[in-house]
Amino acid sequence: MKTDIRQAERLYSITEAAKITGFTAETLRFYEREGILSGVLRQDGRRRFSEANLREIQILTYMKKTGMSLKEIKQYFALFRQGERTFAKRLALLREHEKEVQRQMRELERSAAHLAFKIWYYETSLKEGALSFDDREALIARYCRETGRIYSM
Amino acid sequence: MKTDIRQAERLYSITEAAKITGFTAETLRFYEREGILSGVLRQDGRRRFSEANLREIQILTYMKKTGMSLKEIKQYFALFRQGERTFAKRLALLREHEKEVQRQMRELERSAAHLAFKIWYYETSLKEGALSFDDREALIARYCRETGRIYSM
DNA sequence: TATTGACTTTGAGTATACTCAAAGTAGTAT
DNA sequence: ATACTACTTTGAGTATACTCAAAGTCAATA
Repeated sequence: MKTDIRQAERLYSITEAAKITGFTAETLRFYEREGILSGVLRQDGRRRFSEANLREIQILTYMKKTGMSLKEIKQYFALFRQGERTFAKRLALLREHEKEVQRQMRELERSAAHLAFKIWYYETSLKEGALSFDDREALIARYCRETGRIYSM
Repeated sequence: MKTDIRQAERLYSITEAAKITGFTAETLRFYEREGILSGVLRQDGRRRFSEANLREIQILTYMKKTGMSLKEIKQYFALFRQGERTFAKRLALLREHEKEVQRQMRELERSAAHLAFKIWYYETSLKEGALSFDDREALIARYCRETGRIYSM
């Protein structure tokens, strides 16, 4: 039988956890209150965040960045805590969310293209005097020619 | 002197405008109330949206999609209505926002990569039984090898 | 022992972006 | 004339995600 030689895991105060994760202490308390984070230890009534807690918070930031709501994140974490038997469910949830992220990226690209055209329009107008929008097609054609970009609308 | 042969511009009811723009009538009213949209005509107290109004709303949707707040969009539209002398200001605002969109895209790509790794992890675990996270480096190396993707964390 | 500082809880408040309900009006169709 | 439809306004309500203030607790340092 192997001897358990693991070090006692380092624990972090809420202020430390806040510093590490980039959330405020208030926000971390809020997340715990809402049941999104759970299993945070207490010592003298004070929260002690484990490495595992911090990893969970790290995952939360990734989820958030892709536009996942706290409600969905909470669901995911709940599945996580239910152990291996929820693997398939978690996978389904992630796949669903991946689609959503891809949709977001397409939208963002479309908007960025629109923005780039607008900026070119303003730049060129400042150089040459206001360009007419009367022949929008021609304007777009010129934009594509001059910038080598593809754009249609 | 040229005769003005322009057709009287077609006007649209709020319901039509809603259908065309994809917003609800309530939302369009809200935007007008907030001073984001302005210059909407009235006939018998009813809103009549011009083509120009609809174009403005279209622009609003693009702005929104890139995560611009209604407050910022309102500012941009206000500059717009002040005429050509605000060209430079509008350009500055758009450039600023373009940076923000690029930042968003980088974030989204990072999150998507994270998500893709997670999904691969779950898929592979379902096939082979739970993969250990003990040697995270090796796991990531395997992921990159098998998918041909680049990933680091 | 007293003070300091880092925490705690409870409950309320804020910002953003809508969303809805209720009561009223104006023009059209039967 | 009456009903119907498509609007109108006012004011309140909702969801999300925090954010803050006030009063209290606990352990360590001066």
